[in-house]
Amino acid sequence: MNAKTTEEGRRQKIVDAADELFYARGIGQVGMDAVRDAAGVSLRALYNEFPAKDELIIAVLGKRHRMWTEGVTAKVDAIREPRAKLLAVYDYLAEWFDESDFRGCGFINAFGELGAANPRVAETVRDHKADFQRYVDSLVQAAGGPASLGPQLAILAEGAQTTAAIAGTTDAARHARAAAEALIAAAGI
Amino acid sequence: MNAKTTEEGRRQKIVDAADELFYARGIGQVGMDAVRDAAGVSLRALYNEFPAKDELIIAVLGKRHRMWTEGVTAKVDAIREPRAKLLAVYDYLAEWFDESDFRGCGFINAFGELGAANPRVAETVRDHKADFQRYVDSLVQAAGGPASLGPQLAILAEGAQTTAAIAGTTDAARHARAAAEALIAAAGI
DNA sequence: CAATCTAGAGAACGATCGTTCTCGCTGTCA
DNA sequence: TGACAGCGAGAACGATCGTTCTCTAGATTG
Repeated sequence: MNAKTTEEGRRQKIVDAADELFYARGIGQVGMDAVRDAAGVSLRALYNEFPAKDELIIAVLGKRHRMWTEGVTAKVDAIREPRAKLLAVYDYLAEWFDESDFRGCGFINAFGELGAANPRVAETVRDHKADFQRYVDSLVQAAGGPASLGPQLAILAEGAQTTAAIAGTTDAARHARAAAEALIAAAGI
Repeated sequence: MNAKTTEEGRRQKIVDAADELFYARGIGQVGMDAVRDAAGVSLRALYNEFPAKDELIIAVLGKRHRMWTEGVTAKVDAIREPRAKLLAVYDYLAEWFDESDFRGCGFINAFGELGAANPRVAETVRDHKADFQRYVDSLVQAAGGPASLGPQLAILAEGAQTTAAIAGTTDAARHARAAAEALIAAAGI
């Protein structure tokens, strides 16, 4: 393995460790020392990879965005019928909520904590949510649903995430799915 | 005015100032010095009233809970028809989202920032959301709707709040209201 | 082998912040 | 009047944290 892959591997190890810590404790509660320990690198190497904590935060959100997108699209792509694809989103949520370390949407958490103080975080979160909204809109369109259905389904997904995080139950995905079914049926598709 | 009211007035002045700052910037970004300046009291008086920042945080969340509850119930009570009362919740959200300093649900923000590190905050947020859920459930029951409708309507409200906060638009309340109308109609009430 | 470069370990630095302490003033009561 | 309690202003303290620096040992290269 050459120097390039070593560096790439290290970068990813840092992002993975930071993501786990940020998500579990909140970004402000995690010092760079804790990231260093968890990633098993030196502080020097950490700062070589990410010149400031802000850069690391953005990189972590980027990783979360990719994992979310991959997870949702995989679940949706496994379904054939366009109408049923819409519901697959909530099935993905249900699986996610069931994970023992689930603590809500990392983007919503980051926005609540840093959105007001850190414009880059705010923008990254906005981009992530806008991307998801576009994705849902495209699924609605493919299913022949009205444009008004997209925002409604996305709101259900957002609400399920915060409700599941705070209440600590996995029910929210089931309720959101049932509501989505009703909305889809009401839209006549 | 006697000593009692002076103390009460001061306590409220501190909570009001802290609430505004916490909500606008995030709790961790606001030092006790900033609260002191905004409330116009001495640091000594501040710590006399709240022996630790944690106490102040809980008091601020308590005030937010009361304001939210009063705002929602006022809007709902102004409506006669039980079915329409359910929709009044989203009208309240629409007005709230329109306020220039809207920055999402303070409870969701606090939970994302401190929920993992501060059990009292987590519990207070959970209590607030559970209280709202019970309220919606009671409105659904009064309207003769099925029990399953309550969680769905609450999820729409939660989703509207986070969506409005992050996207920065007031549309979310309208979309949530339209979805609620469809769900209510689908429930046959 | 000698000179040089790199990187790890962690000390150090400077800023911030929660909390407490000191000082001096003001009003009170004997 | 004089002792004293209360309180405001803000300095001070100790901890934390983001970031940088020092020291050292091992690798590299000529």
